[in-house]
Amino acid sequence: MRTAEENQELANLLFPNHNTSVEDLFERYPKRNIEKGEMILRFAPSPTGFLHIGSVYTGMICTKLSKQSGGLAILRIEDTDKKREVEDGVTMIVNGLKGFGISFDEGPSDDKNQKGEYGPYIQSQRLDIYKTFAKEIVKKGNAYPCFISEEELISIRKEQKSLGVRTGYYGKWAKWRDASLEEIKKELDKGTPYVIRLYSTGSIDNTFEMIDLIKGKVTLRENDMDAVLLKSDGFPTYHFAHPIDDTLMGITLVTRGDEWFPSVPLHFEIFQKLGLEQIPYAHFSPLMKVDHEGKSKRKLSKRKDPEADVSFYINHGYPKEAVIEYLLNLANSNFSDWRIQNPDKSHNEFVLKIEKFNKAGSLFDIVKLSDMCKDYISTLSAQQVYENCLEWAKLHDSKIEKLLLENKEYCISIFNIERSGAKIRKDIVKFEDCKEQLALFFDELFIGEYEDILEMVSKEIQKEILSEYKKIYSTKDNEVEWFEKVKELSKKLGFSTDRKEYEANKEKFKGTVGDVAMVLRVAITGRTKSPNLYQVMLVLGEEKVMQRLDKYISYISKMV
RNA sequence: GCCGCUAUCGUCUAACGGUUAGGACAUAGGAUUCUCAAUCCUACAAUCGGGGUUCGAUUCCCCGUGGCGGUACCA
Repeated sequence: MRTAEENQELANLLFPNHNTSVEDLFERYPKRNIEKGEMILRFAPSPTGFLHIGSVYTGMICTKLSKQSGGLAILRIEDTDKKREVEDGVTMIVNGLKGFGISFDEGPSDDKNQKGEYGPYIQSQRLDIYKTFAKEIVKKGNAYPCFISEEELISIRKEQKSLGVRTGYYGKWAKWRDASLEEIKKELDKGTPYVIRLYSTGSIDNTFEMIDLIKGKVTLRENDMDAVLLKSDGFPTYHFAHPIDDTLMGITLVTRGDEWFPSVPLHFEIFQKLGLEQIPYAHFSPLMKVDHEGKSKRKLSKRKDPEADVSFYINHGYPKEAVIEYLLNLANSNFSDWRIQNPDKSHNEFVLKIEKFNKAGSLFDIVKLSDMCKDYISTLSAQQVYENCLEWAKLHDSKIEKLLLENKEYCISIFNIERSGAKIRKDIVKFEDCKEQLALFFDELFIGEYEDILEMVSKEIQKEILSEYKKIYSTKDNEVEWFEKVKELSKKLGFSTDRKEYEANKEKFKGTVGDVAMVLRVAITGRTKSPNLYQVMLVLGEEKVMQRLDKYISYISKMV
């Protein structure tokens, strides 16, 4: 056991020439002036060069919750693991989130710039702050240097396993816990690398209660692990940085993933040993997905699932509002009811309730997301579809971009097909899909291959239909008039215009008016599936329609 | 292994201790004066198992089981 004086000496030995005090820090980062109910929340990702959809989820929750309370959202970068560091990681996070409309009041705006009075907001730039607290905690005898090697740690773990006791560095296994000042000095002189560990005084036989805003009241065992606070490179571990940063930044509620929940007892002890006031917690469950191989639930993984990476959504042009709405629905399932009741409001008006979060992990369902995307895009005007599509094409398809820019009005009229009136088309999930639609209308994208319908209508009859149709085709017809003409033509050529009549006497007819329309459709669009044919022709214009009819007639004539 | 959290249709979920356990997505069928999409209708489909407490349990308690997480000088 070291005396108070020895600990004082130890602190000076470990952190010589470090004179900033904890009081200095509190002066530099004064308590924020906030109204009751205002939440100061923080989102704290690591710059791994990969933005997980789960990060968008947590980031969205953090910013939304704080904004609706009138508080602030802070972005903090947790880059204390040098092994995982990636260049431009910060810019990537900021831009990725911005792509979904998520922005912060304080924090880095890219790798170089930051805003806010409580910074720096990048942990690797806060080393001095951690050092101040480390010196203080050593001085108080609540932490100590530990010189144990990796090999020793491994052999301790082995022994613990063979004995059937808990693994870890705690109690009597913590060999440097009560080392004398002399022993410590000896290692220091040798230059042995060391870490600073918590001097835990908890016992797993004792329990305490805490209220998690999502999980409710929970009873936990005290921590008794002498966890690493400062690594041998001087960087803090998450466990040490979290109480310090969140306190100094004036965070009112720590929102974080479920994976941190088992560390709560440790964090409680660190808060206490640091003399800091405990900040409340809200742990929410992670996004999961069904494993393809097994039937088990598992965390959405960045290696196996392309949809885990936000660039998946960006590359395919998923509408960001719909992705946010889907995530919102995962967080608070009453969102969909709200959406039905408030079809015209922005999702920003929806109030997220922390007590409505689900306790268990939910599966990420891309099918449901797609459905929400379709619904969302169906509410946009043709002009808006055009703009979104252009935004997507600018980054991902220069050919389409050029087309859109050079034929703006034409493209808008294409997107306007079946976009008004009672029957609104819902077939676009993501802006990438617009490419498909445009393909029908530009000869340079037109595949020039026709889907085969010979089984439906023979070659000769097709030719007859088309040549007769060319005689009656007029751009002056409205939709009803046009269809009347198609029906007349059908009757004339021996097709039925009444489905029931046809079903009853199939042998009396060559087919139905639907078959006739199908011939026209294939001739004009090349496909058996298309949007409303009348509107397609209207957009295409007389010249192109005639051209395509002729082209198909000659194509089918050449067929053997 | 140990520790913790968790459990309602395939999925996301709703249900003051009293409901024919509701909705949405998906799936299947049907309707719809051109296909596809949409829309409408219908169908299919769930309280993990076992004990308690209670007049009554999806709901509260215990045990088991499954899932998830933690067990790092990663976050």
